[in-house]
Amino acid sequence: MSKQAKTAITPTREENFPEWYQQVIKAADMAENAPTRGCMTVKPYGWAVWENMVNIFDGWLKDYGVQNCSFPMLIPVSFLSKEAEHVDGFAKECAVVTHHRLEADENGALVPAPAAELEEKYVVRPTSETIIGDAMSRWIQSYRDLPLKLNQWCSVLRWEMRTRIFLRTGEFFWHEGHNAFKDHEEAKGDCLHVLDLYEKFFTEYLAVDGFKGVKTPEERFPGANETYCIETMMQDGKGLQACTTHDLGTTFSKTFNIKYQIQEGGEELCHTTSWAFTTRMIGALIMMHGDDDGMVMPPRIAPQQIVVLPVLKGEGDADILAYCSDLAAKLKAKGLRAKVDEREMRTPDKMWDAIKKGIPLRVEVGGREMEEGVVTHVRRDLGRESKTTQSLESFIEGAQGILDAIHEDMLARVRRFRDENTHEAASIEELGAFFAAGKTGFVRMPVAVLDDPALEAVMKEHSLTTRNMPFADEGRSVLIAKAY
RNA sequence: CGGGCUGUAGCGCAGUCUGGUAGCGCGCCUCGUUCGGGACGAGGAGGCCGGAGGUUCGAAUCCUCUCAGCCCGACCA
Repeated sequence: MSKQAKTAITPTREENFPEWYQQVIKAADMAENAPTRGCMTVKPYGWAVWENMVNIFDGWLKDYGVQNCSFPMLIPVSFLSKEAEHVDGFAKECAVVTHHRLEADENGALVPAPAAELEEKYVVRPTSETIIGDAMSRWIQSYRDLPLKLNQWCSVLRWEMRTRIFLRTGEFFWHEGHNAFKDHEEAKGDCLHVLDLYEKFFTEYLAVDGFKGVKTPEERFPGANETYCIETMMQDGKGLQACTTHDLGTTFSKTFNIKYQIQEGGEELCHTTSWAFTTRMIGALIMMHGDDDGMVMPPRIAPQQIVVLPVLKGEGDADILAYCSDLAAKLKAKGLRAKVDEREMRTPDKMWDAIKKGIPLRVEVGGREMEEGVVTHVRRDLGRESKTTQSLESFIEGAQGILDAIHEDMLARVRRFRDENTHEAASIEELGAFFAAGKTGFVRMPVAVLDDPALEAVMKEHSLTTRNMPFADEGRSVLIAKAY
């Protein structure tokens, strides 16, 4: 018997969900806390997940006519201060660049040189509506310049009080799209279209689904007329906003003078939008798919989809390794991300490594398989119960199908969990009673509850927030939950 | 930014109350036996105890000041 715990991760999700989350990240070697306050270092395995997300979604944006570009990381403070509502939202979490030179003080410590203080201070971008709005005002002259669709992949900085790797860090990575249109109808259409792209991306690549809907006025992005989002549910029942699109109306057009000439000769304000998803999505993947043995990667964005594990005994190892390499090469030829684990480690340790990293499909090849021309494989999402032996040829033909099946099952599991943990409440009393009883999940209520002055106290008591008003309910209901 | 807690080896901790120059587990390195859901034995490397002052013959330990992190709130993708 093993001295090891029954699960690869301690504590388990049930024992301590936040600690389990941290341990999964460590066990999968995805990221760690950086020496810089509140910031994370994303390690190769974690970054590979992000890269896959970027590569897929970037292509979709280009298909939609979005052009990539790059705006400065430093934004003049004066830009930020132009839009009052926007300032209210971000000013309190901005890092400010005030000097352009360091020098040694009397103790030899490097300090900002007093003589090098900047006349114009800069904030490290918390988001780029202002500096892009400024550019748009110069780039857009006529209706012929519209729509203008811009995007940048970059990182932003928000000085958060409490940080957690991937979920909330000082610096995080995202893409931010900023589009300009001639009227509100087009702008709203843009918001809804991009939201559909996000939904497609989530369901088809991340095996994630949630509630598509619109934010309540209190939860809107600072400066937006309307904020749309997809709210997802973590395994502890808490909500997580997975992406957003903002209908900014003419807020930033007015502030930054983004106007175009119409055919008839007059001038009109542009209607702008902005939208994003972030590295937070990796945290969502962990909390939606992970289990007590660690990460479970959705196959279509998994950095490695298949690990080929040679079971070596000393004799005939070279033949087994050759057999494995041949298998991996054939899988790669099929477009699959497969790799032989040739590291000098004990086989069981390699297995647990693959399990903790969440590699979707593990293939074991030993002397038995080689002699019989077969392979043995195990699905990460189902565990050893799914262990199957089949001929080499049929496996190579069917591998893509197995990965697709894993994806579909993971998505179905996520949807079932979401549905089973979404409850109805008709009154504020019911809402309070639900959370007072220690239950978890989302609570769906009639929207009229938002006008009830008694709601706030109950929400505060249980640390609840309104997540969104789901499109599926056509504005009749609002989802309330604890959230990340 | 309030309230609480913690900084000692890569990680997790003991030692601090009752000062005497640092220890345990895991991990890491070497050798052997092992290897299909976490092996075992024997050796070995690794720490100016968060930082700066102070008290003392002597400080991880006592005092002062700092810095950082964690948890609980308020704010947030």
